[in-house]
Amino acid sequence: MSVMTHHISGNCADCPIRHRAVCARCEQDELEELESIKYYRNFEAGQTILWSGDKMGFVGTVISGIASLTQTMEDGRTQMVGLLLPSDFVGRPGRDGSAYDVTATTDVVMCCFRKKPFETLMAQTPHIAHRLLEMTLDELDAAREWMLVLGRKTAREKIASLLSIIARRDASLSPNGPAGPMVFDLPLTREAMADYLGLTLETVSRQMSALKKDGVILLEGKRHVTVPDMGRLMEEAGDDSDGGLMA
Amino acid sequence: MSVMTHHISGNCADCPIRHRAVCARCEQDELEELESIKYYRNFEAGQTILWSGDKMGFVGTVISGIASLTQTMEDGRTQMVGLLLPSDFVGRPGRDGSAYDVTATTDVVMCCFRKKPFETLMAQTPHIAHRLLEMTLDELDAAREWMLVLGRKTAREKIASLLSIIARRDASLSPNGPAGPMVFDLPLTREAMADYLGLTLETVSRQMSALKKDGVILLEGKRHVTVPDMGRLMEEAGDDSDGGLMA
DNA sequence: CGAGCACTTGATCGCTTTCAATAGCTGTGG
DNA sequence: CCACAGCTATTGAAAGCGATCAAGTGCTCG
Repeated sequence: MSVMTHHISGNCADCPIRHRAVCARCEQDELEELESIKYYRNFEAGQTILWSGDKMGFVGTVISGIASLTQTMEDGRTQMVGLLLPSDFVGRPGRDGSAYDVTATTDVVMCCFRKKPFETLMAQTPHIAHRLLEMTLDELDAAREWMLVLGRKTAREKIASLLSIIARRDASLSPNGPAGPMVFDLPLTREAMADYLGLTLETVSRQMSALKKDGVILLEGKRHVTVPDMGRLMEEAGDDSDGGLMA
Repeated sequence: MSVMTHHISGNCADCPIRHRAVCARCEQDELEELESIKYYRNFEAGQTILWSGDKMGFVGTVISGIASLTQTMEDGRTQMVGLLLPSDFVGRPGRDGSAYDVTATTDVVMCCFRKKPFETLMAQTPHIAHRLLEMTLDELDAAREWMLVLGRKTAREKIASLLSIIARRDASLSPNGPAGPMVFDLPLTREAMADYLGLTLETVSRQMSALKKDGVILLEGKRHVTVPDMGRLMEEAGDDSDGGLMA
């Protein structure tokens, strides 16, 4: 039953997320340099990858699975501040410690580099530094979009926003058009959803039920979601898609 | 009454925020290159610097004053997603459009570069690219810290968090120790505070009054704030400072 | 003096939280 | 095979916090 090395070859050329990761822009020789210092690590669902405040010995890329960044207050309130999907980068070159807890939400495989050698390599390799800047800017955009969700949206809109983000991401992996119903499995528990959305798990559950009752989503079991009409979901999210058709 | 060029010389060597800006790491020759393509622009309080979705023709650094990044939903709800202070950078090299409205909260002076030449220069100048990555990582940290504020803090804690951020920033400019009472002027209206905190302006006003009544802050007029005990304010913010003394 | 603006304060409403009970599922052991 | 623990999720009822609606204050500027 143990999760083996997840049949990941050591070969960057075979890497399923190579073109989206921090190494996306690397030339063959740069890739070989990276390859020589990389190693894989597996984390089980629920396991902590990195504690807030710990000094990080490594940086790396999520190959498969989902990890989350969370902040916790002394009294136990927690807020998820990032969702790490395959190809996302973990760690901050130039920083000593992580500012957040990094936790494996599902089983996770990471492609790691010890921090020092990576930093050295990055200093010599503009392709890596440039790609990392690009990815960091994307993360910043995502964080700011999420600030709007947290600060101004209702519980129902928050749930719809989260579902639409997950749906869109799944769509970007399987190259179907956005047309037709979307189907996916929620990678998050109700509690994790609540931590992401700044809600309680009860409110999440209630709003999921409400969206189901109103036909915005179909639920099979607790986790399997079908979205019959993506436009409708985006309306519910307050994003007012619109992006496509004009009367 | 018109705001003149704000007696800013064209000389980078005299620039008050040079060591914190995107050009902080530049050598003399790099600085001269930058100097040859830069120009200053003034914006009046309330003026829009950049509209969301517009293609940006320039990037730049805030020299003086305060600008804000805001997102707006179709029904008018708005959320401030960033506060730009002197030395902060505006614009995303490699991106065509701004994702947010950028507005001058006070009168603002910016040091601008046309986007294309700046991108070219950046590609040749690792010092700039590296510093920009560093600054972007800082912004990402700030955005994520703000997600905790927006998602999990009470109205009172939100106000205290904002005040403590502004107070800390002012402290970092004037090189006093953190000891003793802090005094500063709020650069934001109650409405802007509300937009930042995901509250209504009435709630902001009420909580300001409450903090005043409880002696956490002193108010002189609407904007002039004295914090007699910074530790107390941080407790109110839920940050539980602590960072310094151990029993 | 009155208009306009930023802010304050009061009263009420409603959404989300809180507290609590229940349901469904999975794995374990008698 | 059933009982039960442990976990996730759902649902209900009540409470609380911030939003909304509505005056009213104080200040600046014409």
